[in-house]
Amino acid sequence: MAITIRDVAALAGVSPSTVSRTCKNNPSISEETKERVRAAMATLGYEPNFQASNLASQNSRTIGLILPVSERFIYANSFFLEMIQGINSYCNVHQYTTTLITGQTEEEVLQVIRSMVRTGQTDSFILLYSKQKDPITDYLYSEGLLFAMIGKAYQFANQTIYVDTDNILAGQEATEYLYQLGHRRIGYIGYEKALLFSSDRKYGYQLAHFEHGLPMQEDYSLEINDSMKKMPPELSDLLKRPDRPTAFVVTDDFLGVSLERTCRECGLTVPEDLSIISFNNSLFAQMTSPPLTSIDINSMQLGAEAATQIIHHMENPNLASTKIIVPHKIVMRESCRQI
Amino acid sequence: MAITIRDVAALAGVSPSTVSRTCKNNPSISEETKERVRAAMATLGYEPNFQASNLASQNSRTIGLILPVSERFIYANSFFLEMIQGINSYCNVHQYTTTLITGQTEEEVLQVIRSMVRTGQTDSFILLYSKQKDPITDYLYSEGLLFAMIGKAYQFANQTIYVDTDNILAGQEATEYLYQLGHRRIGYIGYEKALLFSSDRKYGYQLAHFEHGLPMQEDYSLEINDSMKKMPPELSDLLKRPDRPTAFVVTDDFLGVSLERTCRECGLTVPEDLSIISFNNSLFAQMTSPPLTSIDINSMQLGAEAATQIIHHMENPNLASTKIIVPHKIVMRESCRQI
DNA sequence: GTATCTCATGCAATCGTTTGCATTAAATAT
DNA sequence: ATATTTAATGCAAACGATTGCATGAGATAC
Repeated sequence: MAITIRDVAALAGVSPSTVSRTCKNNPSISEETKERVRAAMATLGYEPNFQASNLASQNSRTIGLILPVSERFIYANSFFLEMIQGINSYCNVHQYTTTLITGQTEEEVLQVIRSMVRTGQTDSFILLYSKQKDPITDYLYSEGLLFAMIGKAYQFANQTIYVDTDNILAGQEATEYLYQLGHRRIGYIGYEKALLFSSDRKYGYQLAHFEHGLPMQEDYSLEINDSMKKMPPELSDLLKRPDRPTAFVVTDDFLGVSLERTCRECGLTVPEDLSIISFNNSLFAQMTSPPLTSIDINSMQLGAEAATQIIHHMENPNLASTKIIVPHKIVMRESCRQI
Repeated sequence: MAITIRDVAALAGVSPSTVSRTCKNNPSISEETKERVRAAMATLGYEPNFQASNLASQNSRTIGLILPVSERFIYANSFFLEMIQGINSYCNVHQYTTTLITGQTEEEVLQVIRSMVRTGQTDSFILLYSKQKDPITDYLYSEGLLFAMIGKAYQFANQTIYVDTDNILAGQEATEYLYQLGHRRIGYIGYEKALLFSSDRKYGYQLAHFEHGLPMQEDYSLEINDSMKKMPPELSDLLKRPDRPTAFVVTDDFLGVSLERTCRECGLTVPEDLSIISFNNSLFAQMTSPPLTSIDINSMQLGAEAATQIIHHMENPNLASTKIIVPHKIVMRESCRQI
């Protein structure tokens, strides 16, 4: 059996309550006794029992990390693991733990969340994605659970804690970058509108056009959905037109790589015939050829901020819901050229 | 406050102990009362408090998942998330939870593990990698902690629960596949020997050569280490030689993509000038061009088996340590050709 | 009809903390 | 010197389960 608070109390010659208060650094314990207790803790190597402590204080120092239910390929974006790294690095220091919530279906995920709440296993969550009309998000809202979202809140923004990239700005900057290189026919490839990071980036792309008085060609912009394994035929058609775009803004590296491949199949070379700028700056961007210019969204920091926020809110209830924007930056590689 | 065992007991007209025993399906409770209790649980929506239950029964139904400390790129392999999916799918059903252990340094990870054990937060682990001379593995062994390893045990194999791919066989089959296509000069690219999956695959590669009486050229095989950002210059040199390999076995898709890129830089095309077969069948393999023939190692199942094993061992102490081999299969794409 | 044995259930202690309240001693006020 | 406040600590009751042991009611044996 591990050593308990009573062992420490006995060694220090105080009562268990004094030990407990010392751990919490309660001001009503004198500095001398605290020192004595700390010494005892140190010699015994005491750490309070997690379960007992949580039971007595009616909380769980555990944050549930909710991953999206989705096709394989969403997962391939390494930023989930990076965000988790960021979250954990903060939690490790502050004595919180994280528990991963995944499932093959939304129903399974909901099931797990419900059970975790009922059993008191977790009392707050970080949603690692944001998506419109998501039953899981709806559930969190409707139950009034405490959670932070990585991504943009699409409803109740004022009552939601969220950490996000300024995707509109990022989309605008990406487009602006191409514009500065002389491109005037610029296309966009993204995901379904429900994925806010993607629609925001597209909105930024449109803003940039508007700002420069550039006409927007509706058919320059494509939407890929979750179930498509590859680029749709419209893209090849578009690339074969004489008035094809000379550059593309693409909502993630994954699509960037896909686009490069499509180009190759259509006999176009990057960046000579087509420039590409994408987002996330994942390994994909570095590895492919030519390596992609990509906007780094700082996944680790996104995670760390989310952890900071949620812990802050757990420890200070009825704090106003904050919104945090993590800066991004463009990482230039070889997929864009001056025209 | 959530509903407790007493509420259920009151409604069913029994004592709390009876409710508890009903949950555990204890045979000494009659079927009729069990039914009555179950009905009460259902109407109240009762689920036992996780912390209280664990405290009383002196366990934690929590498995710590230990991720490798490593350079970004190891993470990019989506199989970590896939393994986690597999682990969770089993845990979800069996009322276990998983907690993620990550850190920027080995010291941080050790710290977290130590603390989790001391505080009784976790009593078993799944190590999501295997590596020689790993301080974390050593710690788990030395403390006699219960853990399962995904990958091959490099010591105490008989006392270790592990789940692995038969990497030797996989390496052999990959090489054999190229041999059958007519290749006779086959190279190998892998990681440092400490990473057993890589050295096993290489061993399989050597076995295949031996079997066919093919000479092994020492300089056909390259070792990439964790910190290299790209392929070493030796590779380009090798590719320019007249007696260069006509095919490569490459230890993961990541390196496969790198190799494709190097080829392009050297003016070689895949598969016309060089065939490539790699491992893991990650998204990389599908996305790159040409898409890579790759050996799928079934990451989800690896995870699920590991979870099964560790839970089985927790519930049946002093069971012998099992070793599980999960089958792999080759997925043919466009990176290999008949010679 | 009493003794013995099952079977099903309840009692109460326990797991290791936390925390409101009581207690004591010392310090200050009168 | 007594009354009152303050500071530091301990007592004991939670928190919500689990589980060894006792108990009581039937069933079986003699």
